[in-house]
Amino acid sequence: MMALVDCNNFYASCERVFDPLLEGQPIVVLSNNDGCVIARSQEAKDLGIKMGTPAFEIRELIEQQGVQVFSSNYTLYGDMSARVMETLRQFSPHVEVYSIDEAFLDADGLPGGSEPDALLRWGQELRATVRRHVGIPVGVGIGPTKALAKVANHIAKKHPQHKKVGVFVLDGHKREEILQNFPIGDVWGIGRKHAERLMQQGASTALAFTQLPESWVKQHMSVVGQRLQRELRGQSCLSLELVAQAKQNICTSRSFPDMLEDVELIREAVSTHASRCAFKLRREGSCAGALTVFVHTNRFKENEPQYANAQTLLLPQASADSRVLVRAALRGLDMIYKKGYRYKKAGVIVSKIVPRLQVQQDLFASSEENSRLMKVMDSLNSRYGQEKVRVASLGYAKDWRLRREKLSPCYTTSLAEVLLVRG
DNA sequence: TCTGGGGTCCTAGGACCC
DNA sequence: TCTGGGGTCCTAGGACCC
Repeated sequence: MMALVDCNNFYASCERVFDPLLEGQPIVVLSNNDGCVIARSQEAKDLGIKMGTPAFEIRELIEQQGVQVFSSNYTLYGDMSARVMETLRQFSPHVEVYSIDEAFLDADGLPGGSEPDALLRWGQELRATVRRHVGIPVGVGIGPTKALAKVANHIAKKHPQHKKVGVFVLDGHKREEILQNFPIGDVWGIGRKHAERLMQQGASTALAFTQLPESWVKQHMSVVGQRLQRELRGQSCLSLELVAQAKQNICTSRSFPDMLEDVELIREAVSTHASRCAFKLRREGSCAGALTVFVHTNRFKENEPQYANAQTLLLPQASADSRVLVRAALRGLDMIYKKGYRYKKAGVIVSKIVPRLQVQQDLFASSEENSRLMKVMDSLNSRYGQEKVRVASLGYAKDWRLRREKLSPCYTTSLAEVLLVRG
């Protein structure tokens, strides 16, 4: 058996942990530059606020209903996530961190046994402990496969009868009955396109999907659909991934709060994105063999001239050195930047990623690599703050940096911002 | 006025090899 | 008119996830 633990309304719940007055209030958390709604408390969902809605479209509703608004604070959410995951490790020796707010746990061989009742108690204990230790409410779904654990989790969070308990165990006997009432569009791995297609085929429930001929599923949904079909039938095809794999691509990109024409500012932004990609590579112990830089104008401004382009450069030798990647990114930018457009977004993607210790040396390249310098830089920055020591071209201009007007403090990661309790 | 930022996997088809 | 058989590698594009 496998358990899926999923934090409820994670970002909104993180904000709530540090301000009890927010209990019972509608909360939304906005994307970078305070653009779109990316998280909502239950109360905000009940007001009909949809995921991805631009903030300006619901300005009135926010005022009328007293919705509490936050800029996203990934430093806070990342740290809270780590605390949740740490707590989960007390409940199972095998934990796969699936996303910032979700984890799969091996629920076999638990001390209490694998009977449905025992699993239910285990789930409740887990849920209460996370709540007590970290302050975050979670839902727990338990089933024979990952896909069925996802179904169970959905029921634990949405079903009126099970919501209060917050834990649902989907054991073999109940499988068909539950899948019969489970809409196909809510199934993990079925997106909008496949949901439409399946409805046309008459498969509007998860159960009906499991009953379609495998050949049809293979033809229209590839082996991915086939695996999902088997998972829902109770045959495990997706195992726990206990060790996070090194990434194959790493991307750092941002929209600008306002549109930008000045190439110097865009160069600062691109330098910063490249340098952050380099940092992410070093943190993983990887190097990148190629780098792509891209820019585009604002696609929502239909009456303005539009331009989008990207340039990929192969590096002579795979690298995670900020200076090397920044230089490559600026060279790429020079190749695609066109004067006269107002740019909205720029980004850098690194690819052809290899482990640091497997980098193919270049016989003819003069090695500019100096990993010791990068190590010193990283340790200084971890002590004194992000980018205190940096490549000069990252600059200091404020114009292109994020707009975050409703940012909460970094309660758990910055001594200066620790919550003050008055006696 | 204002519209996010990351990722993965799979397949088909082209270019190439012997 | 007829035109082999077996591979690999790479990329773009689609679909999905959080």
